[in-house]
Amino acid sequence: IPSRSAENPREPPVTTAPPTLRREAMDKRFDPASYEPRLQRWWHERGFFRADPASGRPPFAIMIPPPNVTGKLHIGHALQSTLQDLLVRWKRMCGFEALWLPGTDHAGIATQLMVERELAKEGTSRAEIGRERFLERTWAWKHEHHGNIRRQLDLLGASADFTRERFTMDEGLSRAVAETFVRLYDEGLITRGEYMVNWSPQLQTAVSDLEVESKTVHGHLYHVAYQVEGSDERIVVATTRPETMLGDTAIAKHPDDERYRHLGGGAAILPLVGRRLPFVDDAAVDPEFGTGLVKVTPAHDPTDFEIGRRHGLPAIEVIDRSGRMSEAAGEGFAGLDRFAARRRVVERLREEGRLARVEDHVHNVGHSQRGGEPIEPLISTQWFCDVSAMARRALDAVRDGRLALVPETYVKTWEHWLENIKPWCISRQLWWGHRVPAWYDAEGRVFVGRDAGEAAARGGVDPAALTQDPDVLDTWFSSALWPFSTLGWPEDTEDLRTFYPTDVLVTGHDILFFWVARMAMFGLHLTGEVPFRTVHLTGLVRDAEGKKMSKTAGNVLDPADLAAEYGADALRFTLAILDVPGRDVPLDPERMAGYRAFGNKIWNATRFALARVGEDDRVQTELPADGLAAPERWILSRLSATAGEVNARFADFRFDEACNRLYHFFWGDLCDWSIELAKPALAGDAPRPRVGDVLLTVLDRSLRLLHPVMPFLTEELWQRLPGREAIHPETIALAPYPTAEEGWRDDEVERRMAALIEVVTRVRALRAELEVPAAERVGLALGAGDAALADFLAEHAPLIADLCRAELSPAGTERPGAV
RNA sequence: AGGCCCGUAGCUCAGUUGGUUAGAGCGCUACGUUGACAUCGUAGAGGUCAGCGGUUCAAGUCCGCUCGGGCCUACCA
Repeated sequence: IPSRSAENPREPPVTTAPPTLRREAMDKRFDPASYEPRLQRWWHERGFFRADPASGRPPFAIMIPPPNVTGKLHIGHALQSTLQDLLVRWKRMCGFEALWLPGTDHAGIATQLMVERELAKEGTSRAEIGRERFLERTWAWKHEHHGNIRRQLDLLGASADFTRERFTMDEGLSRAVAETFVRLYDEGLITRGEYMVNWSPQLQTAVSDLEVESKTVHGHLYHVAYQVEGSDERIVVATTRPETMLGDTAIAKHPDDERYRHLGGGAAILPLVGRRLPFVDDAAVDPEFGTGLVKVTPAHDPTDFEIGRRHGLPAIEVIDRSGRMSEAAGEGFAGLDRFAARRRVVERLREEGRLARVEDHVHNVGHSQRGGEPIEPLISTQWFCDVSAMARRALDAVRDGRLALVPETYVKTWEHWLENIKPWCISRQLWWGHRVPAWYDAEGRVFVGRDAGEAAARGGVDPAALTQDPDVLDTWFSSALWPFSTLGWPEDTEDLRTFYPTDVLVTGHDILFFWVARMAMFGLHLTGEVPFRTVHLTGLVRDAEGKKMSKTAGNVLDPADLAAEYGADALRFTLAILDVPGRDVPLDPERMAGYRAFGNKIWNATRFALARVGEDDRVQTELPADGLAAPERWILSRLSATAGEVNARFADFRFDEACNRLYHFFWGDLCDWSIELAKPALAGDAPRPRVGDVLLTVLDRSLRLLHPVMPFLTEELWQRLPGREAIHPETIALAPYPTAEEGWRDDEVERRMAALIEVVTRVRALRAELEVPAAERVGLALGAGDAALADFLAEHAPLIADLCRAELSPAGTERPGAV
């Protein structure tokens, strides 16, 4: 290394030995892109994140909420992945055998729609190419996109065990699905039956209640006059869906409604059709609404379906699976779209003088979450899962504390939903997914089994004579098994024994019912244990103004772009510090720029330390505070307190508070004060014992404390610390996580140093107030009412003077209590 | 209709069991290139804690009501 003075004679001569080449090699520029990909590759090549069930260390497991295999990670995934990785890295450093299991979901409807869109571009369709070729196309699509999720997790620095990566439709998980279906069928919890379901005419499939979104619609309330049979009396019935009247089979009233008591036993005549509609009494009718009389369409309304069942009414299907009027709707209506039919019916009613009046009416209408169109309630034969008993177990698990929801405000929501749960429609008229493991013979008899052979054997029939159910299972059916199917269930594997039940689930509150509740129910039922002990529910990531991100609003932030611009660590830090329980996350790139600056600060502080510490200074595994000067004892005390606080906050899932604490410790305590206080000592102007060792030791522990949040930067810097091999020979990722050190805690030093800091701050404020030029040295006399404190300040007077650009007044001029 | 959450500095938000002078980041103002960092440093301005009432020695914090905003659940035709 050429000496600076030789190169440039005007530079002051180098007085200390030159730093090692490794220290000198540190680039002045802080550039995350220069090391992030290299470290991620190295970590995984070295297998640091491969979990070993035989290690003997206590296990800690997190299962990733599997993203859509053909999708890409959005900012919400980045938030959840950051928190999961943070927890897993923290626990790993705390000595746990930490497993973060990654994987992807086949996402039935979503993926099928994507492939159908592709086909449409090519001018063909699912129906045209047939089931077999369609599935080939979808698998090809899956393989094409399969690496995307892994690549994006890599960008974030995910310390997931990719040797255990799973896919919901891979062989093992598919076996788990069949196993579950057969078990629940044998227990009578899965049944096939004809019920009213939510039908999506656009997707041509049944969907579950959760896949129906209720939207406010400005519609009309049509009042239709009916003729009472054998009388001159006209009664008026109100409806929002006049087209369904073509399938009416009764008129219902409340049993106690005195106004209509005389109608009991009689009937009305259905306009346009002429059908005889008996009057029925049913408590489901609200006498207060409309006229207190309800037209009953058992085939196209859930309430009417129930009324129909109670009174043995026929169900006439007037709307078909594509949302058009069927033959049963009659001449002039058959073949019309359901909304066109509505207009036609209203027209005809008006012509016939049957339309008493029309009011504007605002009401909620169920829409298909995926298709977007209004749901058509239809009677259909589907597979249902009775989850009522499982729901009670899931309720108990939360009530008795085996399963904790964080934040706990979700407990009420959880209870409300589970207490009112209804059978889950699990079959879907789709092709992409786990095919229902049920087979039928020529007579339509059902045989259920793990495969065709077993189904046939169980029924004692010839497998060749059986046809498999064409439907697939709801995507969430396989997702519900995720925490244990990924570990090998139903096999009794070492992974399952070691890592199940898992510890934490981190996911968005939007899939509390879709996924979390179902995992809890299936997990408890099938394994007898909660699938995870704690659920940390995150909010929705919004833009800087708190608005929802959407493609149409153009405010979508892509985590890959953000990682490229600010570095993955800054992205992670921002997401973690903004994760306040129970609140949405307003993500402001300006703020991320601030945390990139924090990375820069850490980079430069380390660069400074490496350049200034003595050649023999080293990171210490143990460093007794005895014999150290106050500034050194102070920073060690602050470090110890920070370590204690950060561990406690991580344990409480208060990532925001932990990050805040780390930020202020590093920037405030360490950089603004400790390093500034160390400068004269490091320069040799006023030597203090072990200043370099302390600085390196504090940096080591600070980097370790920060590692779960900022893994890349901390690894890159930690590798350069002299003596860090004593902490861990290879990587900071496996180095122990620092905890509070009782021996470093020193309240007295903290109190005195707080006074010293206040003195400096006040002098600086005074200078600013009196507009003393920055370069001008002011006179300073120090003193304090407290004799011990006065001694302390006197002892550190040169340091204080240095920090306020002051010159000490001649000795003997101090006045107690004055500065 | 029921449930949940929110309303604190210009903006986005912290504020644990009620307890000195209510904090952070960004933004703003003034000064500054002092031996790592201008992705920086020093100092500073800025708040009737939505409103009203109550409990208390003490309320941003607990209770009630009002206003405003958001979310979830729900078969009112």
